[in-house]
Amino acid sequence: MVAERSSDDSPGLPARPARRIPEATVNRLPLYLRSLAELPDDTATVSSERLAVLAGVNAAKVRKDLSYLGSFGTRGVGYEVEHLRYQMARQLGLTQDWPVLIVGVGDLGHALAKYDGFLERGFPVVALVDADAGKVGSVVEGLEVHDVARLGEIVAAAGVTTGIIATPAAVAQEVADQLVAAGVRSILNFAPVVLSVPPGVSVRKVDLAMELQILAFYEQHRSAPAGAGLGIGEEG
Amino acid sequence: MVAERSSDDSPGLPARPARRIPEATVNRLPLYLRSLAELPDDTATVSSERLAVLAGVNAAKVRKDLSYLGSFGTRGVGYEVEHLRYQMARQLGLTQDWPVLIVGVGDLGHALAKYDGFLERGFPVVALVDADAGKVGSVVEGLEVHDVARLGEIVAAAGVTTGIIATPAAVAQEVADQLVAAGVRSILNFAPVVLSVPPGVSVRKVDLAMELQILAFYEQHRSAPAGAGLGIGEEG
DNA sequence: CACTGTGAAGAAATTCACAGCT
DNA sequence: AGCTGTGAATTTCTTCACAGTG
Repeated sequence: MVAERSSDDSPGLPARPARRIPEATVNRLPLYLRSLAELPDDTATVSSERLAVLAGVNAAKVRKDLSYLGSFGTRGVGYEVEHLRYQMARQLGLTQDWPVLIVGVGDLGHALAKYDGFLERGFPVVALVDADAGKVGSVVEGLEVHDVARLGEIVAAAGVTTGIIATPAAVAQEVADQLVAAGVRSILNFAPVVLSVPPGVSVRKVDLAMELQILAFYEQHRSAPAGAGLGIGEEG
Repeated sequence: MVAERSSDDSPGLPARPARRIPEATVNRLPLYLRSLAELPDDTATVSSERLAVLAGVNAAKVRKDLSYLGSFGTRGVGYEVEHLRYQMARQLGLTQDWPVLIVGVGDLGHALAKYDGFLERGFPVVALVDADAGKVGSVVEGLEVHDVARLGEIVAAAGVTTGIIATPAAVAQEVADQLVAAGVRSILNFAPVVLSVPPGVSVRKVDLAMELQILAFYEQHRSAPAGAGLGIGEEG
């Protein structure tokens, strides 16, 4: 993570013996992809140095990271932008859309439902559910809010692959259990609790207050600021 | 994960705070603090093992992390909850409030302004600014929305220490520059761009689509899930 | 006995530095 | 000459394992 350093665990099941991509690298791939989008439209090739500046990281790190995807740079020239974009999108599984379900249509859920960035980057929000009977039946961003009790059937019907939990902390684990039972294997959790899920299910968390607390630490310890010089890299 | 840091070694500060706390540890302190809050009210002491389960990490890591704060556990017993809470809050600078300014009152800014978790954890949102003349003057959550042009005076008047950027990506760097010029040293950035800031200013970022892309990677590579077994740790 | 605190081992991530290709 | 790709060195983080203590 942001910092949060991300996941742990999973020493087993290599299964892709070829080239396992280190977790730290995986966390940065979306950053590189985003950085490519900042290049002028007519840019044909990009050097590791230039990409590094855009991504706010070290050039050697860019080269090492990209080398895990295969060797497709040209020495003396750089990386062909289109090819690089394609390879990264392929690795990240972005050649297809991943339909998203948002659980909890409070203020945050609302904001997330409206966020264009999800669709733009391949994650269409296809369904909303909430436990509040007062919200069920209302329409948000063109989507009807369904009762969370119907979560299972909705996941199946809409082909949901990814669940976003934007509920109060108290019910987040319960919701996670329901998502897992419905077959969802990717969860983005905004509730400030640690979720427990079975092996094979991925969880990433975003805890807003936690981010501020980390900033407060550095604010207080004024001699060793995080991210000095450039924006931080937050582990990607 | 994580934040880059430039060399410090800044002399002049009285008494080196004993041990420098590693960045990975700093990133977990808020997690532990949150975990303590999940204990029953009458809990007097907690073991590293119990805290580890709550935080979703390894017990050795908990002990090592806490040891950087000083040695105040009791062998054979555990850590006194109140003391632990105090020490962590002290290290994180949470014995005081850190007034927050939100820049950009779109859907996300709105949701953030309403989020109770900030105030509860010591980060009162004291001001809102936006560049849209149509929004300036409106009242959100009891706070008037001011023109971003007045950012400097507002930061000074309200004692803002921390800025949250919830603007479109295109203006985020400009906003960051204004925040820095106004004296803000801690920035939480929701815009999907890498911010460049001078040394001494900390930036943390939250990129929602990026999180989904990371999940998509593991979804696609079904054999090496992130955070299998338990929720992932930030971290990062 | 139960649990902390920590050296030491191990693993992962980062960075260096340069050989090798275009 | 310019830039990639990568072994090797370095640093950081994690985990082990156990001595030490209430």
